[in-house]
Amino acid sequence: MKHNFKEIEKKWQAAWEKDDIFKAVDGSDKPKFYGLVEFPYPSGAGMHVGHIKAYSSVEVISRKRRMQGYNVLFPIGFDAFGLPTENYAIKTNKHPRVITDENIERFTTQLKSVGFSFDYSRTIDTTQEDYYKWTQWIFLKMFEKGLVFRDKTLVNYCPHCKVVLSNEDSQGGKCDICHSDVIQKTKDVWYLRITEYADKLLAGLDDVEYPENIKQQQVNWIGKSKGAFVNFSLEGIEDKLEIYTTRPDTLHGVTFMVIAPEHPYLDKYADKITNMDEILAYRAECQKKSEFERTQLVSKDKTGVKVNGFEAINPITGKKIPVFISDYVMMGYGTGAIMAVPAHDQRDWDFAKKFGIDIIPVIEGGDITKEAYTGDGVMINSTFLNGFTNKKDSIERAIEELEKLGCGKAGVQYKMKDWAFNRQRYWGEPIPIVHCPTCGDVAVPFEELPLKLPVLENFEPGTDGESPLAKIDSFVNCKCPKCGGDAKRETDTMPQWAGSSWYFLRYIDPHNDDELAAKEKLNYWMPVDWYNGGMEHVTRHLIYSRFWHHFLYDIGVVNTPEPYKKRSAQGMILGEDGQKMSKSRGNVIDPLDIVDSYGADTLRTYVLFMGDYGSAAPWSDASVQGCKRFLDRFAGLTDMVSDEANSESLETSLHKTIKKVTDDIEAMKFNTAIAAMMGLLNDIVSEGHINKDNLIMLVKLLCPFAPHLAEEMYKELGGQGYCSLADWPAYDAAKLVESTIEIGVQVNGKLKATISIPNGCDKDTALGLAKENASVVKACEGKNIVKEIYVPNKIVNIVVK
RNA sequence: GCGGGUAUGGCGGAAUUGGCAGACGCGCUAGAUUUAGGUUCUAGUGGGAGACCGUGCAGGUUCAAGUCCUGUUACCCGCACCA
Repeated sequence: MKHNFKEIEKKWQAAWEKDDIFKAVDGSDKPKFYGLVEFPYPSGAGMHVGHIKAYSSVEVISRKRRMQGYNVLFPIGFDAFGLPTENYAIKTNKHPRVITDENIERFTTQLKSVGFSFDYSRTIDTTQEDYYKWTQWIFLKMFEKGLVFRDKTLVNYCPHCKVVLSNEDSQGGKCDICHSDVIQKTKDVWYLRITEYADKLLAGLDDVEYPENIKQQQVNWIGKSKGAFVNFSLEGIEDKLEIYTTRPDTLHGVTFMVIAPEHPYLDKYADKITNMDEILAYRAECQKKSEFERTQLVSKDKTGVKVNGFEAINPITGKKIPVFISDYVMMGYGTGAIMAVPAHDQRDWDFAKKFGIDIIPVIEGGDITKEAYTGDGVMINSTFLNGFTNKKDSIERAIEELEKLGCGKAGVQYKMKDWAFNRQRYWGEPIPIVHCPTCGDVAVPFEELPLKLPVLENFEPGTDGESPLAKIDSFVNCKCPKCGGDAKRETDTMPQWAGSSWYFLRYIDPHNDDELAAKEKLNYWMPVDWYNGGMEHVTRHLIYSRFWHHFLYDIGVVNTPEPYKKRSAQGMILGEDGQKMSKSRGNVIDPLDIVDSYGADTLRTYVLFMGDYGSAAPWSDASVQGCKRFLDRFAGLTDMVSDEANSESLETSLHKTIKKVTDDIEAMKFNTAIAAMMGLLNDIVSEGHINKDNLIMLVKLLCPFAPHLAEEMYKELGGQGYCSLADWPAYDAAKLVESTIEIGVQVNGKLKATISIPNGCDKDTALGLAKENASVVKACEGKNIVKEIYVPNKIVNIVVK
């Protein structure tokens, strides 16, 4: 029997909404569960099947938790500031506010048509004044605590979007939004000192349940390295040249120094340098190369220029060594200067070979005439370090010596950089800072928040990458909150990632005008119990939001340092051709088409059945039909209700399925949970009948996956209230095993037969039964039994010779 | 280069962690129903006539290996001249 999904899906969605059954209750006696999914960017394209898969996991878990008696918070909202909307506004000359509202409305309708059990009364939109007021508030709190600073720096700049990008947004030298080549540009940049939280972000990973690969990616991103800072004297110059190294124990092998082309000493001591023209020419050449070329074309072919005019002095050996500039040393990491040990670092080795510099080994091993030796070994040519074999010991000893000489100390470095936090764009949160000629950068007072985004006619960025807000005199000109004098407002806005760095806190108390959320509500709901999202956010949103939450913890706003107890990630849905879905490939599946032709229940079931949840899997229309067939057949079970007793094997199968579905949902093994229900359905159909109470249990099991059909069947079977709120079925452990079971019989490890044995029988009984089997007898014929193995309820193995 | 991962039928994928490989679904084959197509239902479906052979490849441990160990190949993801 087919079920009329079009009719029942609409009917139950309306009923759920009318009775508000998914509303979370602040502070109830029940245990709480906070399930979170990454809120969507409401693009004009509408929902993607990827959204459905991303939400379906926590949806199933949240629905199960409700049925298990939890007070569940499962909210949704919209991360609506951002460039796509702004670019679309420029193109169509429609205001981003209007576009955003339209898109949010469309998304909401779409979400509801899939039957997600969100608490829509808590829906938030990051572009609403009452929301971004608190985004600005957190920014000002950070400003107050010294975590915000401004600097003129070389930044990643996208000439197409006319906007400054963070390192995270310009990975691979390409703009994350439009994929143009990113160039380096000097800009005034607002930074958030995320590096201050690097250690806390690392340590916090020990207290959360994230998949190992996510943790590892964050660890790599933070990129903590331990080493030492060493000061090298420069001949004839008072300043020391400070370098960072992870191997201070190789100091005896230093034969030259390399500093970044942008190193400030080059300008500071230009008068001492005799080949300044050559140096400036090299620097100009480097700036022409994009970051992409500088890193991607990992040049085996090192370039550089020797600095004529000063030499460095090795603090340990007192030897004079030349200083070079080269673009393989970057200003952005460490001190922008290195000590080069060509014998034990491949980059230094390449450079030394090219420039004919000495290569002095200080660790025994390898063949340094062919390549650098980076392995371990006995220290040589190193005076007080000679004979050390352990890297850790020799490093420790070297640092001790440097400290004694007063020219070095232990230190750490991070790959992670501070977060470039301003964008020269309109559709973002205005940065609430006033530039006063006498007081400097002054915070907008908290009571004046929100600092509203003025309504503009024209959103085009300014010519020199200036924010569109800079053109609005009424916005720019203001009084200094401190001294009352004439001042100008900051006209840059916050990056896309600002609003999403704390949104999960606002769900807890979305309409609060006095606080970002009330303390007792935060204490009740936080932390998020289960957060699902994409792998692409591991080094951005996930790090940023952890950083903000740690900060809010430090200032006493929230009660835990880590926001998310558990994190999971869905695998991508590929097109039917196995390629990534894209408009240009023409392999995009619109989830609404699937809802329309197969129903929301089928779509929900399919995205979870298609394979391992965390792995990428190609879409298959034929398999969607398979899920539809399953639900149709399942619907037909109401015709098989009878008072006849279940057979023992069906009874076992039923209880095993309840256990499996219950356990598999927790382990995010949705595909096998669904497979188990399919298997049970097959068993029932073979049996030909099922009693009503058992069927009700099954309907409940199906409910998190296909809630509309479940509600319909539940009602038809006389269930009280909503199936979505009914008790989760319990299995009877005694019924999980049959009285007789089938096991395999092997002879010399090869399967010869399958026999039935009484459950839990002893070795003699099992072997006796095994030896009665004709195939087993034949396999053992004329041979001596050497050994007999019986693993209870698993296998018999007879070893013969 | 560094870090993480994957490899199982024609396809998507299972396998209680060392115990009957291929659950479940798709596809396919045959039959039934249908005026026909589709739907639906029933049976079959790793390879091989067979003894047997089969989890990327080569070894090893074990009564027993997809699972453990050693080596190796291919692909995917993330980072990358990070000192």
